Amino acid sequence: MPQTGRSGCPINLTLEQLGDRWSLIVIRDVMFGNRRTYGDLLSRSEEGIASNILADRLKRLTASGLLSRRPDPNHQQKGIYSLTEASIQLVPLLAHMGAWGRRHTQPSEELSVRAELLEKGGPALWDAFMVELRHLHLDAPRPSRSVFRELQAAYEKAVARKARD
Amino acid sequence: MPQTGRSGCPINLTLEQLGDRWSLIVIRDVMFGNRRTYGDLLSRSEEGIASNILADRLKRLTASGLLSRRPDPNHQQKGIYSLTEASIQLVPLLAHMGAWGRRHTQPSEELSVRAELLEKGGPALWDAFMVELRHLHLDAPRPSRSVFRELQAAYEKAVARKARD
DNA sequence: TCAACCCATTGCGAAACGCAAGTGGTCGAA
DNA sequence: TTCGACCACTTGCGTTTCGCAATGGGTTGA
Repeated sequence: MPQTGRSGCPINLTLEQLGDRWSLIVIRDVMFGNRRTYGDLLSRSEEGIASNILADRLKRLTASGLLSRRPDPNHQQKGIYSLTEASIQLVPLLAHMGAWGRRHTQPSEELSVRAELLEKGGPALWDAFMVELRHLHLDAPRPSRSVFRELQAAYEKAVARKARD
Repeated sequence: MPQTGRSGCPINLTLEQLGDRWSLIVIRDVMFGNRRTYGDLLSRSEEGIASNILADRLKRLTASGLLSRRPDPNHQQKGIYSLTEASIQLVPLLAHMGAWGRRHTQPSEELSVRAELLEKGGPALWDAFMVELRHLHLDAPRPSRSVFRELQAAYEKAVARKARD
């Protein structure tokens, strides 16, 4: 993430922005978990991100245009983080990462459900999700279909199924 | 890349394997540049990878099943690295990374040509490329179409065009 | 035999990571 | 208005990773 300027290869440049162990985790949580504040991202982090790392990533991601920050009208101190068009366009990338991880690592069942749905839905579902994210983060009109709710429902169902056993 | 074991989320697990600034660069060079030996990867590295980092990544990637190594019959010391089915299945991911980088960073023109072709070709082209990679790396039969050659030709044409100006 | 080649390894300084504690401001109820 | 709880970070410090340059030691081919 430091501007190392190694080469002009687009894959390399993408890695220079996102090639670390936390940036995409933060974006994932904002995107799929709708965590919009520092405290929310910190306390509900599945992976237990450290507070200084989170602060640093929010700063960097905001500086590089992958997140935007506006003040919370109800709380002078809080900031509300939103995805930008650039980070919304990471949806296919994250979907592929989920699909690859599902196939080539040993993920837990509940946390795989979303990835599975995204994989099965393919580009059509990704597009629908991106339209919805533009509503949630960029003031675009609300679409009729809520992919977000579908993903969430599937996840919660999987959690309930697990708890039952 | 250390086995941190943070969570069972497939996106997180993928990041734990590939979430650093060099692993995917190495895989990219083996995949698109057909660099198959340590020396080849080191001396022709666009980004100038350091020898110790390269040695470390080759070791890790081999250990985690993303590369395989067999001895060079013509040289006792050399190893020839090949992609595995797991890393061949990273083609769509790398294609998306290239596409995203092309849109949201400032890549150099010559190095963008391959990414552009991959983006325009879409999943059909990716599949054809993966079939070819299975031939080059996994002893599968040679397909009639060579996506690799198409990409290479487009790149060289772009380099020539740049040199002419 | 010997120089050139090749795959690493080592040493060392710099940067990133990760934990735990602390800071200074804000909020809400008494 | 006061006070405790809360909140968004920051700081300090030890560990790990990164990155460069130099070196080691086996292999090859003339």
